[in-house]
Amino acid sequence: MTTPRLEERPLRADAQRNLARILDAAREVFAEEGIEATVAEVAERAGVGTATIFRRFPTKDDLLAAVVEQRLEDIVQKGREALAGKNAMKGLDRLMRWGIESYVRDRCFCESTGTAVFDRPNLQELKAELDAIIQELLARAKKAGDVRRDVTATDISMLFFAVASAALKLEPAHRDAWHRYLDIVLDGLRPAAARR
Amino acid sequence: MTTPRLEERPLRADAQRNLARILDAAREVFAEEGIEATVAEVAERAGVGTATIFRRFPTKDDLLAAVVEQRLEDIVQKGREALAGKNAMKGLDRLMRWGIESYVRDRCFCESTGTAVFDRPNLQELKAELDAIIQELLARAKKAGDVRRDVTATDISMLFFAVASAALKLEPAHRDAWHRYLDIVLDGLRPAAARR
Amino acid sequence: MTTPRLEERPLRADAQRNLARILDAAREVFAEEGIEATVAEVAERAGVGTATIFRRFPTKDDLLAAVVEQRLEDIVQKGREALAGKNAMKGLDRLMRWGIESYVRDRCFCESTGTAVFDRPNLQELKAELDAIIQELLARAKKAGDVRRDVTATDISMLFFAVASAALKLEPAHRDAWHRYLDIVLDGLRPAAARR
Amino acid sequence: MTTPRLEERPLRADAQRNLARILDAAREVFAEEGIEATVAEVAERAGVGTATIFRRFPTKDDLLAAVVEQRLEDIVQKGREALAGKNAMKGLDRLMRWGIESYVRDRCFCESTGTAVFDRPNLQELKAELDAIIQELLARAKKAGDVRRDVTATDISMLFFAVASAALKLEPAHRDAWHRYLDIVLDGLRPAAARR
DNA sequence: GATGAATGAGAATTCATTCAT
DNA sequence: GATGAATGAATTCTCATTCAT
Repeated sequence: MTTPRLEERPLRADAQRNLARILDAAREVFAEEGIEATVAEVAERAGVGTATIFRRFPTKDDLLAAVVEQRLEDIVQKGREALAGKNAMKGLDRLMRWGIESYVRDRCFCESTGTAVFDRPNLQELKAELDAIIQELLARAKKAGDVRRDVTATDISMLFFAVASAALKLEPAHRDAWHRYLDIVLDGLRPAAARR
Repeated sequence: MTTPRLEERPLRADAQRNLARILDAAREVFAEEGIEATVAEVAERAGVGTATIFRRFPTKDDLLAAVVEQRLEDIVQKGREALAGKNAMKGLDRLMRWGIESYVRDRCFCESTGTAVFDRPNLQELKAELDAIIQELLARAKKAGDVRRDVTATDISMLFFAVASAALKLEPAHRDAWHRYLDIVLDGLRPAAARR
Repeated sequence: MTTPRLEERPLRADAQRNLARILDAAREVFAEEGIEATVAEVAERAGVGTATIFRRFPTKDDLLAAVVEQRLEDIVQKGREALAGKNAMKGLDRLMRWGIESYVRDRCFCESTGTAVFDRPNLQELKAELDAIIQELLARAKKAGDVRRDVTATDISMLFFAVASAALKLEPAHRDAWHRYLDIVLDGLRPAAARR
Repeated sequence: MTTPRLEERPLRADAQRNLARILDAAREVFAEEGIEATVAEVAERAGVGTATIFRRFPTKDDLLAAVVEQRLEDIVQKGREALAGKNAMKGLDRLMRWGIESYVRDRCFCESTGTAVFDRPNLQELKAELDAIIQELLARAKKAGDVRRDVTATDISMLFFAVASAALKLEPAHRDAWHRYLDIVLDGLRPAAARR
């Protein structure tokens, strides 16, 4: 006897496929054009009518939120993996790099920060979990003497955001130059004694 | 009957005044509402008709470009002043702080980066001049031993942009927290020997 | 192989049950929300898919007509009962009050009057039967000296409609004030000699 | 030195003409099709683009309100004239007939009652003035012994609405039959002694 | 020259109805 | 037979830009 995993009955196979196509298309379109992209563009890329999208996502913001949520979930997942590792500083480093990477590949992720979309409970929850993860990593890194005592989790978020924003502006030709900037920033967080 | 050189014919006094009012209004409106602000809003604040704006600025982007250009000019001007000073590192520091300040106070300045507006020759020229100024300041700072040898002018621009972006997200609760981030970044640019 | 007469083939038991549930749901939903209610709402309340509704009722108007028809049938039934009574005037009185009551409780009944829905043969037939009943009651009431000679069945319908419309506006603060208005109207139909 | 009559400067001649055309078209279209009529229909009838309508009337409801307001103003005007006359009962009679007349000619007037449109201050004010007028006429009519003491202004409104609604349903062929119904109703309001 | 009126080209969203499973 | 997914055709509203005065 198998119990279905979802509260609601699973979607029909074709609907499931369409939903996936819509989400894929949305991810691509929003990534490329930012949150100003139209639902019609997403629909065209997905090969469905706009009404089909509105059936699953009552408003454009709902669609956008779904895309952003997935991005955030991915990062949180990476965060959990970082927590499982031994070296907190290394974990923080990797988490930030991975996050910036996905930030750079997705315009809407950046543009949606600070909009109403981000106020949704789902996203706030994920954000809270990510904050908690950073807090924990930071505490461990401090204990290991890898990070200055006065650095806060908010600082990390902000510096993450800072480097990510700069990375976004870099010409595609120099897309990876941001690693050096993150180096500088992370280096600046170490206790003076631990500077390389 | 000779055709006057259109570009250079001096504007009538009232037209001159209108142009100034339009630019002032545009600066304010775009600063407050970002590039999504409508031309009608600008016209209302300027106390002129929309058509008057379109007479001077054939498209909305032209108007936006004029505003951004002025912001950039201000920064370039600050850069020239920095060049005139003795301490290059100090000049660089001030220039960046001043720039971030104006960035934070003007939504459209940030939002227009990376859009077609920024590709205009005028802006590219100013950008080039700013780059040259930074280059020079950087060279002097290196000579003075205040900056690592491997730091480039692009690095400065990017780090400027990085901290500015973060600063934008901080508003308005922790207005000035970005100064700490810039401290970290600038500190990271010093040669190891010169670290505080 | 003979083709069964489509109209009369008895429905399968489950189909029969579904049909009843659809009609019940439609009655409730249209009563509460008026003719603007969506088919999807009816489907949800009935616990069936929208396609199931469209199988039985090719268009939304068909569904609406079925609901209105039933309301009208109920009134006609009341009319038949009135015919069976001895006092025609009293029967007319009761019939009108009963009709207004159901009018007030069902937004769609009112809203559909005067639309294409009401032109359907089924409804026209019922309307004709109701007219005939009123005609008969009226004739008897006149004979009994309870109604003026010049009053027509159409007058009754119209006055019914008049009071019902006003009653609809009264809701819900002064629910039952319409009884007074009907009193006035009915009193106005009596011969001068018979006035209270 | 002439003072302009309006707060805002008067519209340009062509705009004035267009505004009039829009209002005329709206009056016609809403009268014929009710409040469900689309702005596009009004625009087409007026010979302008829909955007032109939305420039003057930010929402469809604003347009509708303008139409209804004018209808109501006309009635209030008639009410003022009735107040100026000597015979209050006659004035009330005329006012009601005149109101029903315009009601019958305009579907939207009826349909908008009880919607959000009617909650607008402008309309509420007019409604209040009309109520006051009716109150005054009623008081005078009572004093003259033409109306029963227990009749209220609300009763008048409701009975007005009742007959008007019925009138609306009458076939165009019998469009004037409602006068008889109003006769019945008004007769019902007289003291028994004064019945004709 | 200046003005504000007019508009075409969208944008999000809705819903009766058809179709694939 | 039943279902819910898909959609085309509307509908309200917006805004940069052009035009008549």
